[in-house]
Formats: sequence, structure tokens, C-alpha cells
Amino acid sequence: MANSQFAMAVHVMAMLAKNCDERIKSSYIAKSVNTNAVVIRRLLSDLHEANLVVSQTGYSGGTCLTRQPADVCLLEIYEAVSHDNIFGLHAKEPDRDCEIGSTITGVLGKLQVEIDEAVKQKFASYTLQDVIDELVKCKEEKGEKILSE
Amino acid sequence: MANSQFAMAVHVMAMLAKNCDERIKSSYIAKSVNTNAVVIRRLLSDLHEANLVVSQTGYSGGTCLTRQPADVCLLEIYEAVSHDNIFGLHAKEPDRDCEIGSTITGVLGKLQVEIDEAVKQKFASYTLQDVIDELVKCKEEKGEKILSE
DNA sequence: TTCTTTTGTAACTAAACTTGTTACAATTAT
DNA sequence: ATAATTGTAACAAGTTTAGTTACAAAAGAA
Repeated sequence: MANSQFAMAVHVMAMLAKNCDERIKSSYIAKSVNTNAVVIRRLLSDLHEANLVVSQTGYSGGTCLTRQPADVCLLEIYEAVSHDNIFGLHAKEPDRDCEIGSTITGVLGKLQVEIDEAVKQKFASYTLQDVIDELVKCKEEKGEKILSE
Repeated sequence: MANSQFAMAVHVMAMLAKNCDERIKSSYIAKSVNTNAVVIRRLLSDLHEANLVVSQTGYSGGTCLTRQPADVCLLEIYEAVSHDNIFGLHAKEPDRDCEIGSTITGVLGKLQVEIDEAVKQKFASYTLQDVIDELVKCKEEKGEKILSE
């Protein structure tokens, strides 16, 4: 199964961004994401560790953003919930007695860093506000489609 | 577990590149990669589908490259063994009745394509020969280290 | 104070994926 | 014929992901 944590995290952040002034409940977000509230709270826990959200327990508790959507880049969200490299190295260490086996990991490691950097750079080029803007644009396009049908 | 298919595939291809004129046996590669020969043959099967290698069964059978290492880019290897996007979309479809839930997938899909493209572009910028060259460079550096110790 | 709501987190399950292994038919040189 | 090798199916063990239940802690409401 492809990891959907980032997709859900962006969804969560977008929900919070749309209601910047209220505290949003995990159950409300869960309904939109179509999952269990605990799944959302686990994500919010990661996002909190990254200082992207604050939550309050108890009656009238909930979560809100710590910053304006324009000040949150997607890289922060990605790093908050994603811990893997784009590709992994060998599960078991290759044969040290083989000329290639003994050096390939170093070469792949360098490549791994480069690829990861390219991804990070791309994620860093967008903010949460860009996602909101795009959401609005998509919504409008959908509206036009309905009208022109 | 982070997927190590690409790492193993590059290792396999590098082994084949180092012995361009012979047919290499899966058991020989498996020893260097430190895994089972069947794991290697499964990888070779994917690489064959991508037209990167040819194998022969039977006595004195084995596998060799279809092209010179300089004519194989890492993107081809990556695409031969990797089928996932960098990040996945929602496991379950979000709530259609929610303004954000109904549009977020489209936005994330566009982002997904962009990120995947960035990765592909990076992989496309290297050839198997570059990996071989880097291997040689790393080996030399190791040698120097030993001498200077 | 007591009740209610909500978060935070642990524990468990089910499904999917990855790697490793055994087994064996098909193929090909000796 | 015999031996060696690939190709592939079938299965096992370990890991990961998402989902679920349960409940303590927190905090406002009554």
C-alpha cells in the first residue's frame, strides 16, 4: 500500500487553514478524510511535533494552525509525517569481499541524498496557501463543468 | 521496510556492466548482493521486461546487458523495478459532501505528478556508466585512506 | 463539585508488501 | 543421458499501514 500520510496531512492542514480562527475537532476532520478520528489525532501529533499545529484537550477543545497558511511550506508537512528515503538501500549489507559489493552502498547513498534533495526542493516551492488557492480553482472548474453540461 | 529493489537493481546492473562480454549467473550476483538467487532472478525478470538485459537458460546460461552502460540511464532502472508514486493518495476516497474532501484529491494528484517528474528528471540525468565511474572513484578513495592511515 | 466532551496514546487487528526460501519444470551445453 | 541454469509458483516471516477499541487526562459546563 502506498503511504498516504502526506496526502492526509495536507488534507488536515487544509481543513485547519479554512477555519483559522476556530478550534477544529478531530472527529470533524475524520469525517472529511473518511477515516477514524484516532488516525487524524495521530497525524496531528506528528504535525504538533513539527510545530505546525496546537491542540487543546477537554470540552470545546480542538486544533488550529500555529501560522498563516502562506507561511507553511509543503516541505514542513512532508517532513513532519514522512521518514523514509525515496529509495532504500540494501536490506542486508552487500558482500565486502566483492569489489562492487563493498563500494556500491556509498555510491547509492550519494544518489539517495541527491534524489531526496530534489524532492525536498520541490515540496519547499509550495505553501499551504498555494494548495488552498488550487482547491478554490478546482472547485470553480467543477462548477463550470456542471454549467456547461 | 524501505523498498530496496532499486538499490539491488543498480547493483545487479553494475555487476553485469563490469562483465559486459560474459553471461553472469544469478548465483554469482546473489553472493555479491548478499541475498538469494531467486531474489536476483526476480529482479532480472523486471529488468528483462524493460529490455535492459537478456538471459539464457540451461548449461552455461546467465544474463548480460542489452546495451552499453553509457546508454542506460538510471531512470530506466528505476522505472523497471519501481511502481509507486513518491507519496500515495488517500487510502479511502474523502467525503464528497465536504468542500475540501471533494477537491483535495485533484490537487494532490497534480502535485504527485510534479514531484514524480522531478524525481524522474534527476534519475534521467545519470547513466549506469556514471555509477561505474563513481564506484571506481570510491574504490580509489578507500585505497588512499588505507595508505594514509 | 460533578458531568460531559475532547485530546493523547496504548494496544490490538487485518490487509498489504518485502524479502527470503523451497521446489520444480523448461532449457541448453557437455 | 546428465548436469547446470533460468523462470516462476508457492509459501513463510517480518514490517508497515490503516483502522479500531479503550481509557486516562484535561478542561469547560452545569
